[in-house]
Amino acid sequence: MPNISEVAKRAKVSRTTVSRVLNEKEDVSEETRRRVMAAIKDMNYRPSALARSLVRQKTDTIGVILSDITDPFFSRIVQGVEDVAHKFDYGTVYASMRWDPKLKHNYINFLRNGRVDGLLMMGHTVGNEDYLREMVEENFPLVLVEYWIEKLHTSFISIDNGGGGYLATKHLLDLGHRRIAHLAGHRKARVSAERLEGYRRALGDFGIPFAEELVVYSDFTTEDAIPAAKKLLTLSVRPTAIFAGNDLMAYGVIHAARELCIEVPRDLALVGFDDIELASMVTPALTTVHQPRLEIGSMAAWTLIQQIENKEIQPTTTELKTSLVVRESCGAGVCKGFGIGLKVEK
Amino acid sequence: MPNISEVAKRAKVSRTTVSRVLNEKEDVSEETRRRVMAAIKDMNYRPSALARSLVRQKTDTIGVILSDITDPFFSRIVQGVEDVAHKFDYGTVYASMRWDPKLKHNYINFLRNGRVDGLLMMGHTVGNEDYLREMVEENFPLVLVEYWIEKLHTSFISIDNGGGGYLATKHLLDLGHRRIAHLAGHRKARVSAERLEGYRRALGDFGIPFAEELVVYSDFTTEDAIPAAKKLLTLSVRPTAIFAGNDLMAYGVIHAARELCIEVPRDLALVGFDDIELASMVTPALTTVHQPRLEIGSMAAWTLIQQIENKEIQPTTTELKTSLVVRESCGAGVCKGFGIGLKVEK
DNA sequence: CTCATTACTGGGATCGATTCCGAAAAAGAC
DNA sequence: GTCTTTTTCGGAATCGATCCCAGTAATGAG
Repeated sequence: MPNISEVAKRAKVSRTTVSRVLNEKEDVSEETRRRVMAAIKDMNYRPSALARSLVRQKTDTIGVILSDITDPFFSRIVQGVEDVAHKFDYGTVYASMRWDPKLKHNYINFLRNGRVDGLLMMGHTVGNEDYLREMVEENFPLVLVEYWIEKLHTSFISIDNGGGGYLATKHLLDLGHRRIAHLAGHRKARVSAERLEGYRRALGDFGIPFAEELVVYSDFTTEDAIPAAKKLLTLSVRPTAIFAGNDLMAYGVIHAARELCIEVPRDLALVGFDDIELASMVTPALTTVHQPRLEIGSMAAWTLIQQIENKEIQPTTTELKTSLVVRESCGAGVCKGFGIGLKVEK
Repeated sequence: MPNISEVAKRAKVSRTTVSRVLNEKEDVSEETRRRVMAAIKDMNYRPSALARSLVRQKTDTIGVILSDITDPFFSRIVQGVEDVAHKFDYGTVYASMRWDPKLKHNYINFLRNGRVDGLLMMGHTVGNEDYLREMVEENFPLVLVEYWIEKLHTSFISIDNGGGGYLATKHLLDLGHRRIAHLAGHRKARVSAERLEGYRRALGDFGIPFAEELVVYSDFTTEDAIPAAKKLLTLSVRPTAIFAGNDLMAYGVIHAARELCIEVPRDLALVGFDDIELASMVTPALTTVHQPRLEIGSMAAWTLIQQIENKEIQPTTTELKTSLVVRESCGAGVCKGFGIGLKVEK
C-alpha cells in the first residue's frame, strides 16, 4: 500500500500538495492537481483514515450501540440515523451489546478510544450505568434513545410511551373490553413503567379499578413472553383483552393463546407496541402503537452531530408522539383490507 | 484527555515503560508497574486505539458488511461472528449497505482505509463487483458469505442451497402434492439459482415435468413477494403447494393467499427457507429449510481471522449442510406442539 | 527595470502510540 | 574486587496523514 509520500514523489510534489489535492483545497494549480490525481490513480492510493483522524483529532464517524442489532424495531431507526449521518458526512459503525453488560462495556471502550466522535445508545438498560456518567463528565458526545438514565446531563430522544399506553388501552376500552391485562416489558426498563402508567390512566378514565393480577412482566422477546402470557390466560377470570409491551411480545401472546385453544382476535383482543414491519405482515395483522422510528433515528443522529460539532451546546430532551394503527388483532373490524391499517392519530 | 507522555511524566518513567505496562510485557519491575497503573487510574487515561493501530499497522477489528443490518436472517450469524471474533481478541463493526450499491461502495472504502483488518461481506449481490476483485488483488483479507462471485480468488462460506431446495420440494412431493410452484428469490442471486435447481431435481426424481409458469421471481422481502405470489395463486390451474425462496417471502405468500381467501395450510401447502426465529413464532408456524446460522457466522469469522493472521493462506470454500424443519404450514400434521418442529436431518 | 502583491509549493512539527537498540543498574560468578 | 550476565528502563525513529509558516515564482503596477 502506497502512502502519501510515495504519491508525492511520483507526482514530483511535496506531501503537503498531495494533501491539498486530497482535501480539495483551492490553492493548487490545475496542472499540478492533474499530475497528483494521475499519480493517485496510478498507484491505487487510498489515504489512511487512521493517520488522518489521529492528526485531526476527528474521526467523522459516529458509533451506534444497540441492545440487539437484529431487533426489527431498530430497522428504520438505523435508516434514519444513516440518512442524517451521511448528509453531514459522517460514517456510522454499529455494535450490538446483545444484552450482555460486559459486552456492552467492552464495546463502549472499544469505540470510545478514538474510533468515533460520539456515541448513540439505544435499547433497554441493563446493568450498571456508571461509565455513562463518566463519559458525560469527560464531555464525550452521547445521545440516548429510549434509554433513560436518571439525572444524566446529556441528550435524550424518546417517545411518548405513556400516551401510547393510553391509546392502546383506550382502544380496547372503546371496543367494550373491561377486563384488560397488560403484559409489560422488562421490569427495570423505564419504557415499561411509562407504558404501564398510560394503561392505568386509561383504566382510570373509564372508572375501572387497577388489578394487580392483570399485570405481568417479561423480557421484550417472543420467547420470554409466552410463559408470561400463559399466566394471564389461565387466570380464574380470564382477561378478554391484552395490551402487550411490544409487538414481539404480542406474538408471544398469540403463541400462548393458541396452545390454550384461544384464538386472536375471536376470543381475545390484542394490542402491541412499536409497529414493526412484520406487524402488518403476519396473521392476524397486529393492532399496535406506532412509533415514528425514522424520525427517532434522524433526530438522534442530528442531535449527536450538533453536540459533536459544538461541544458547548446544552443537552436536549426530545419526546416524539405515538399513534395507534388499527388492524385485525382486536377484531375491531374497521379494516378488512389486509395489512393496510387505519391510522388513528392521537 | 491525557496521553501516554503525561502518564509517563506523572509516574516518573518514560513513555516506553508505560507502553510496556499497557501491553503487559514482562520486563518491568513490579514496583514501577504499580506506579504506572496508579498514574493511569488517577488520570483516567485510555490509550488511543488510533495511534496504536497506526504504528502497529493492525486494527484488531473486522468489518462486517450486511445487505440489510436488520434482516432477521443475520441475527444468529452475527452472533457466531462475534463469539469467534472476541475469542481471538478482535472487535467487530457493522455496516449496512441497504441494497444501495453506492452506499455499499462508500462503506467498503470507509472501512478499508485502515479502519479494519479484514472484511466479511454477507447478503445478496447487487451491482458491479469489480472493487471486490481489486481488494483481492491487493491481498486485502476478504470472506464472502452467501455472496458468490465468479472466479474470485478468496474464501467463501455458503450453504447447500441446492440440497435445501431439494429437501423442501421433496417434502411437498412426499405429502402427495404434484403441482408445486416455486417463488424464487432475487433473479440475479446465485442462491436463487441453486435453490431452483434443487426444486427441479426433486421434481425430476418424481417424474414430474418442470413447468415454466410455476416459477416466479421476486425480491427477498415480504412486500415484494406478495404480488409475485398472487401471480402464482391466480394461475388457471392453481398450485397446491409453494416453495418460497425464503421465510420472509413465505409470509408474503400467506399474505397474498389470505387476500384471495386461500388458507395456509388448509388450501395451500407452504415451505420457506432460512428458518428465521420468527418462523416458529407466527401462525401458521412455518415449515422451512434450516440453515446452521451460528456455524455460518463462526466459520466466516474464523476463516477471515486465519486469513488476516497468515496472509499466505490459500482461500477456502466451505459449504454447510441444511436440514428441513417440519412445522404447520404444509399441514403435514406431524407436529401438533406449536413451534417445536420435528427436525428431519438431510 | 524594480518593487509589491498574489498564487503556489515545500519544510518541519505534530497527533499518540509502538519498537528497536543500547545503556544503566542490579545480581551473580569467581 | 572485577567481570559477566540479567533485569529494567529510556532515547529516538516510525506509522501516515494535516497544517502552520515561510519561501519561491509569477504577475501586475509604476
